[in-house]
Amino acid sequence: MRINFDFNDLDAFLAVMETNSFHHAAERLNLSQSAITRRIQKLEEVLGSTLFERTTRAVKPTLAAKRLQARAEAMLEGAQETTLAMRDESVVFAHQRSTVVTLAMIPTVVASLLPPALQNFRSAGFNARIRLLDFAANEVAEAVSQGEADFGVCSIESLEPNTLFEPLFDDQIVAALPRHHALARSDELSWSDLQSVELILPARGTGNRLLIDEAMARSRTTAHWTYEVNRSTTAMELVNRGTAVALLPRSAMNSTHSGGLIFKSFTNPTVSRPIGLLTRNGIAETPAVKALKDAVRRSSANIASFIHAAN
Amino acid sequence: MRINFDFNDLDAFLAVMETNSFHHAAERLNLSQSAITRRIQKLEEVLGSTLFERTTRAVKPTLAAKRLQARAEAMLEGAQETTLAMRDESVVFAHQRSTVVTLAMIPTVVASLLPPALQNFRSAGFNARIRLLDFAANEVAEAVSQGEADFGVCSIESLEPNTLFEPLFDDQIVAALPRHHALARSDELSWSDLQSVELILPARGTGNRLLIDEAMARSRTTAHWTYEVNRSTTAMELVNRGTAVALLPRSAMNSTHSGGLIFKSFTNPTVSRPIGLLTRNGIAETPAVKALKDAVRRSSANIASFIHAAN
DNA sequence: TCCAATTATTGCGCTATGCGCATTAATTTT
DNA sequence: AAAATTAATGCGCATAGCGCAATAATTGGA
Repeated sequence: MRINFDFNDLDAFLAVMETNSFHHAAERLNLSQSAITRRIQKLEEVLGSTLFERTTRAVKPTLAAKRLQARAEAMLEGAQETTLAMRDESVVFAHQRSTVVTLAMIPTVVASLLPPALQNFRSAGFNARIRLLDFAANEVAEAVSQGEADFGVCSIESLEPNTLFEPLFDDQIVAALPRHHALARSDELSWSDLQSVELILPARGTGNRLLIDEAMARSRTTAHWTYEVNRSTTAMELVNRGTAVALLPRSAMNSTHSGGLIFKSFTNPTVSRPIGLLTRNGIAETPAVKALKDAVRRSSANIASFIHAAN
Repeated sequence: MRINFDFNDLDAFLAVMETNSFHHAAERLNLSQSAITRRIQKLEEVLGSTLFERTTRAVKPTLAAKRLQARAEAMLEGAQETTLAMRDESVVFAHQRSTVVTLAMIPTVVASLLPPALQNFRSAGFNARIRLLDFAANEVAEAVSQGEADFGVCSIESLEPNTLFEPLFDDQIVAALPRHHALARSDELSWSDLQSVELILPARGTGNRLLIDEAMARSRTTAHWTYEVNRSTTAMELVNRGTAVALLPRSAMNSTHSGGLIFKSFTNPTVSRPIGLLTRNGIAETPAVKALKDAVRRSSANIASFIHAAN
């Protein structure tokens, strides 16, 4: 649907509303009166409602005008706020990074990767402060690509042309079950086991969701989700309270959030995604950044072996 | 403030966002490709941000573009809704949400609020599916304001003009300590106790961070943060591993994430923020939305009393 | 009742804006 | 290396929006 009025028209409308005069509105906006007339006429035509009952001597808003007023104000305010917000943010890209390392990381791997990596990092003598951008995978990729983060740990959501992905380990999609759930007794699950189960799925549009939808399509299972959530920690909270069964990456299992949950793998198909280091091409690394990266690599070797042992 | 872009420009922007191609956007809008280029150039100039990094072969949205997207969609939707509403006296913008309720909620209150609320909701006979937008507070506010969520549960990060906040309980900033931490033996903490402690703070720009910075300023304490994180669940993971002391809202205490942590209040000053229901003005509610809101209200009464008991 | 003052509307001509076409330049793909 | 694809730019044309001047309408005051 094409919008045939613009913000200037709304401006004129609100000026007339406030002054009850085309003449005074024109003064206010530094326009001629005839320009005001035309803008109002245009709006009236586009919106299909008379906005002002007017004589040469008096201007009265119609009911339609009164109903439009709040909307017009909201639209103009939205546009102004957008303009200001966009301008502010183009200013904000000045960083001071002398003693801070900014690491973007998907939250499911924080618990297992970060503390040991930090231990490594600190015992190597680095005192840098860590700004941790604990984001969803696509946000991690963005943060790295835009130079907001020094490096990232994530799955490949979208590989930006200026970034480099170094795989560290594979992260499998598993089912998180309440302890006493019927399926908790199975060794492994098939996707069709989920047919009659209340499900908690990752939000649409995420890589994990795509994987799950795909696996279900392949096994001719239809996902009957009852809850969609953005965060796997939220999913685990709901599972912990016995609410439903969640599908999420195994790396979530290493978190203290996962206490009390039972994790089960899937077969036919088993689906997983590589988790790795994401760095930006051509960026000189400070010694602290390099050291933290190395520490994450070493830490992830422990995860990888833990995951393989659990398989 | 004069708005120097119009709805056609936003239209073009969104078409490029969706197609990742000026060429395909042009096809979609029945314009020439050069008209698309010019509209995007105009927007970029007006907003002061590069919206697309582009070569002749590839178009990639910048972070700025991603931030603009929701706003652009909202502005266009607002204009379309206005046009339809003015033309159609029967007004109501038809939300077809009969079987899905979208709830935006800060994650710290998910564990305590949501499962009992869902129990209430289900036992009242509602079978609706729940799309849970477990976002940071400002994102919750945005989701509600933009109509993405039916309602929200959050602190007041920014009160949009079209939203209404109903306080449910106060959420106090507390210290989360590893079990064997020296400060774990104190009954209550003062802010100056943090002077020589490794700190995990919420990210800059969040309401919680502001509260903390303010409290420290008042008590003449300087925050020496070692880690900044976006999510309180991440903070608690780090605390659990003995990494440092985190400052976060008490509502995080009710989560299974908090197992093993010691929570301590602060005096002089005690700082807290109201958590409440956020709804959007003038939106007709489905019975399911209304029921879930009521269920959250009842659930929060339990939180509030639990919190007061813990004081 | 009539006249003067006020103000919305309309016609005209000018300027600004936005467009498509054709071309150029850049970037992939083959 | 050549071909294919696609964003950017120059040019000319059409349309939109404006102010000025004039017209028409409506009050208020005498």
